[in-house]
Amino acid sequence: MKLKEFAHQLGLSPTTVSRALSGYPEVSEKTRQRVAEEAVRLGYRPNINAVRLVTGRAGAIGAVMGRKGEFQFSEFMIGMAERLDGEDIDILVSPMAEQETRDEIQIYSRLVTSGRVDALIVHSPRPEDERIRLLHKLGVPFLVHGRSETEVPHAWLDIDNEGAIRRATSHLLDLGHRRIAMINGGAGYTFSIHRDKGYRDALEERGIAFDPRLVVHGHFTDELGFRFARSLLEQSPRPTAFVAGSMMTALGVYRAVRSRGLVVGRDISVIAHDDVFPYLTAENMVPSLSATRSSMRAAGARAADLVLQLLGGRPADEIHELWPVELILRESTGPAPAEARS
Amino acid sequence: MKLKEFAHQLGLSPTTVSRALSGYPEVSEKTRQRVAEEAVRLGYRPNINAVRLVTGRAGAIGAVMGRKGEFQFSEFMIGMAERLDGEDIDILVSPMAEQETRDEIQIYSRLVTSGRVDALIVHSPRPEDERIRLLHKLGVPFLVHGRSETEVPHAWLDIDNEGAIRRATSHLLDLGHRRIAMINGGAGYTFSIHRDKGYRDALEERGIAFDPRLVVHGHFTDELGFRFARSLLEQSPRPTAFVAGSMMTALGVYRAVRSRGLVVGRDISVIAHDDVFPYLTAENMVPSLSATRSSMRAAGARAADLVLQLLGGRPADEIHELWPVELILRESTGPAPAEARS
DNA sequence: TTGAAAGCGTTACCAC
DNA sequence: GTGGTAACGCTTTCAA
Repeated sequence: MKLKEFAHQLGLSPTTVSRALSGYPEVSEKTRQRVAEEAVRLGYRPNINAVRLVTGRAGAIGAVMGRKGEFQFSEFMIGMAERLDGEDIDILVSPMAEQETRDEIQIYSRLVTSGRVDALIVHSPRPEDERIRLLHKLGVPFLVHGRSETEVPHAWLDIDNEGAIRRATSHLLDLGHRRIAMINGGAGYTFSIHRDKGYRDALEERGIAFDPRLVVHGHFTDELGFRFARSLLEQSPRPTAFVAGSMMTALGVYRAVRSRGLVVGRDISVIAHDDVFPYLTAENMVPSLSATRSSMRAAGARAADLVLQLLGGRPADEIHELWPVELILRESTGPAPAEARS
Repeated sequence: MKLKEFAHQLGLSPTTVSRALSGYPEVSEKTRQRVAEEAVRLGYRPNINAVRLVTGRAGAIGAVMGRKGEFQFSEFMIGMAERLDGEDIDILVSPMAEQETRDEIQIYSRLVTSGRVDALIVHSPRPEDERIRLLHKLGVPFLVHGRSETEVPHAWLDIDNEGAIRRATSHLLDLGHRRIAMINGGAGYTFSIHRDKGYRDALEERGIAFDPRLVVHGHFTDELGFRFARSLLEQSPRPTAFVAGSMMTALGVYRAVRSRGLVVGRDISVIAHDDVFPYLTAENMVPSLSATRSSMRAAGARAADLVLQLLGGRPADEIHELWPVELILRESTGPAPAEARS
């Protein structure tokens, strides 16, 4: 059913009906009421593409999913959905296929210049990020989830990775650990750099020398967690504690520790970063996992909220939000074994 | 840049440019060539919403994400993206927020009647599924990922859950296990029902009585895997083997087994269903996990392919695809302990 | 092979 | 408070 036909059935003009449905103030309350009821009864809904054409709005926020299919992504999206529910704004997901023909920049460029999205969310930025530069140039509103040093003004939302890892590392140092390994995220991402910094600063505060052999970078998978941890545990003297970049990494670390006949929480302490997943919880691991925690879902909800503000005209360089991260101590952390103390 | 302006710069009419870009046969090869080059050079891209309005196509496939944010969902989406890459079709994700105001049916209804999507994918169907009935009634193409007995004709793609679990259970029976517990998915979903059937059939083949206390249903989380397994292990005689519905469930089961001082693969055998995740692999678990395996990503790619066929006019009731499932034996399965054999 | 013009279904600007 | 009407940017007959 089209507007014209629907309006005709009501004995009103398309104009009035359109206004009634869009909640314009000038239409009388009784008319609005009637139009709303009849729309439901007759099943009329505006054609979204006509609306988009005439208003110039795409009615969608774009999110480009990483090539690796990060498991955090869906949590973030659910968060966005919670906030977007009832806003009549869709989430357009452009996952980059693993063997993509187009490169990342092209995907962003196409999304924007063809008018598919009103705004974009940029994940896992780097200090110098071409995507940010591009989106700024294109003049489309966007929010960076994470931080970047790219010189153009941009809105961002990030968690305090540096502070989180600093505290985690400090805590391990408090417990007497001196050789603390860190399995960080992929090299080059700002969040990895921040975590590296948090780690090094904690060491420095105690005057402990930084040993580059103790820090490794890679994707957040159980496989890498396992392999890195195995190999780190072969060092002599071996590390007595691990800082793991993700829950999946922690799973791998737990396995590696066990496979060496060691016990997590006694021989080896572990702290991981937990994005809070409904299907995998730090609390339930055995032993329960000490973690720096920040809800990815909450970040998604807030990100959607901030994008809405951006769309509402709030200046991008006014939106800079840094979230503190909780440190939750559980059973996986304990005093360093006496023989390892310095 | 708009078509009119772009065409003007080329000294051509909008008509010709449009045809050249859309690959119509009547335009001369040299003109097409030139238009294509200039489009890239000047950065012209058709406004997608105008195209959509005039063609009546939405240029998007909808996928409604489950309320729980299932971790399988992103893998499926990446698969879709792989197939859709270069097709100029977007994936529109409507995650249902946890405390949703609208119900599921309304989400589907809105997606379709407002013209946001050309086709939809329905996940986790039930034998009687109102969504399927609705989409059929609305006349929109859709593909069911999973199976349903809903009487309207519909395209579907599913894996052989029943056969997979039958084989898994049979294998455990071959190993001498007699008390085999199954931690299945949520009750009511067709895939859970099929898995239940595969399990019961395997028992029946050997003339072993079905004990309802050994089968439980719930979401695929490590927490439920752990809690169910803990509680099942308290039975006397206790089960000597587990069939776990997902990798996350298996993680919980492993923990529960260990927490009882038992050893997976020796005291307790475990087989899980593995959707193949890049970040969590059955092979790397300790002990490595025997699994029924089917790639969720491949399913997503094929699903996108089938939807494209649907959009191309292939009749829905011609599209019924049932995928076999591999059974991969690793270290988590072994002979039943002698004292437990009957 | 190319071009002019009529829509596609809505919103929003002006009148009334 | 309500109703005409001109866009929105493109595709697609119909003519040339």
